[in-house]
Amino acid sequence: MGRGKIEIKRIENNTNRQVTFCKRRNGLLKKAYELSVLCEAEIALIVFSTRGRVYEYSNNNIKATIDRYKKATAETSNACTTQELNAQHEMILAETENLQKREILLEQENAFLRSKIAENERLQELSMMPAAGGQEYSAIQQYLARNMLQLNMMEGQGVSSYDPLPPPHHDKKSLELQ
Amino acid sequence: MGRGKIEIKRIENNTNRQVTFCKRRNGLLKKAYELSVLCEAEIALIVFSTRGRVYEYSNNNIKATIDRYKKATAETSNACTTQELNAQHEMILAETENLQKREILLEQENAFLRSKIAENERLQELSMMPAAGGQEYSAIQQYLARNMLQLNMMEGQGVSSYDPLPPPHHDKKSLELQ
DNA sequence: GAGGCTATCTATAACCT
DNA sequence: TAGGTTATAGATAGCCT
Repeated sequence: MGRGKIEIKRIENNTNRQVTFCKRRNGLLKKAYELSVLCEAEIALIVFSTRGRVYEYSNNNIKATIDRYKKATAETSNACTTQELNAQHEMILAETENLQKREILLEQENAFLRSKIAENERLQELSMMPAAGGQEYSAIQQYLARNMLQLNMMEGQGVSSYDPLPPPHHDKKSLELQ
Repeated sequence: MGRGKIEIKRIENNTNRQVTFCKRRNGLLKKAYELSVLCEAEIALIVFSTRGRVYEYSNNNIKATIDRYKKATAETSNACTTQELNAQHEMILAETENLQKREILLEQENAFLRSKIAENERLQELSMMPAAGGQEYSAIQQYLARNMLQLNMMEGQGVSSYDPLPPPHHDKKSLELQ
């Protein structure tokens, strides 16, 4: 609607873009007004220019309309809203998953260590038995040797080393929203 | 812009109003889209019909745009935005802290278990020494006895039991936002 | 840059199916 | 009631000041 048809894509010429923004913004606000009057619609329209100036239209209290909108969308299942907030929430969920995985690994490691200790305790009891000696004692040594071997194998798999997991992202800043 | 000029005032005829609402609403959304593309403007447009249905347009995240608007108008730093999202985000932060605490406890427990095992390994080496016997052997038994005592004490403090920590809230649902 | 002009393009009111 | 058509009102691109 003008002297020539234009493609709907960013206007590269700075001045033209500025002028068109001014004209079309006014047109949009007018249309919003007309719709609200003709059809008794409740409208909230917010426009930011590239330079960050705000323009708005509302036939009602704009914040009240925004609140009404939030209520209305909150009702329609929360999957949608989750999507809208995704960037930050993806990060949080990733962080949480990271922590959860780490917890599971630690627990596994823990359980393994505990089983080692339990086994050792049994050996200790055996070794403290007065009867321990001769063939019995050699059986204990076999047990202990196997014990150590298993432990070393586990360490080789990185389950029981002193730095078994990648460092978690505990950086609180990474969890600050917006 | 039609077969006749119309006055901008509520359309009384119900059907006409409905039809005009549908047409003009689409027109408005299109104009909003075009403005956002042509001029790189950030736009949030919310329209409620008389019957309460919501229509919206945003070239960006609409809630982010609303938040930006609120910041721009209220100028009340970001405490405001955080407040708005608080209930859920508090929960997430609490969950994260919970996981982090749990992780630290698990790591502590782990370190303790590892020290136990290291000590046991030392004992095993001692016990496998051919010289082991007589007074030497009794020293090992003392070591082992002390070992078990310490372990039992730790267990008494709940650090080394088989359920040392409260169950974490792994429920994914509890992390869904809004 | 802001405002005005006008040829031209778009949106849409009234009508039709 | 929804969707398509068309004459016409309205919006605006390119210019000019």
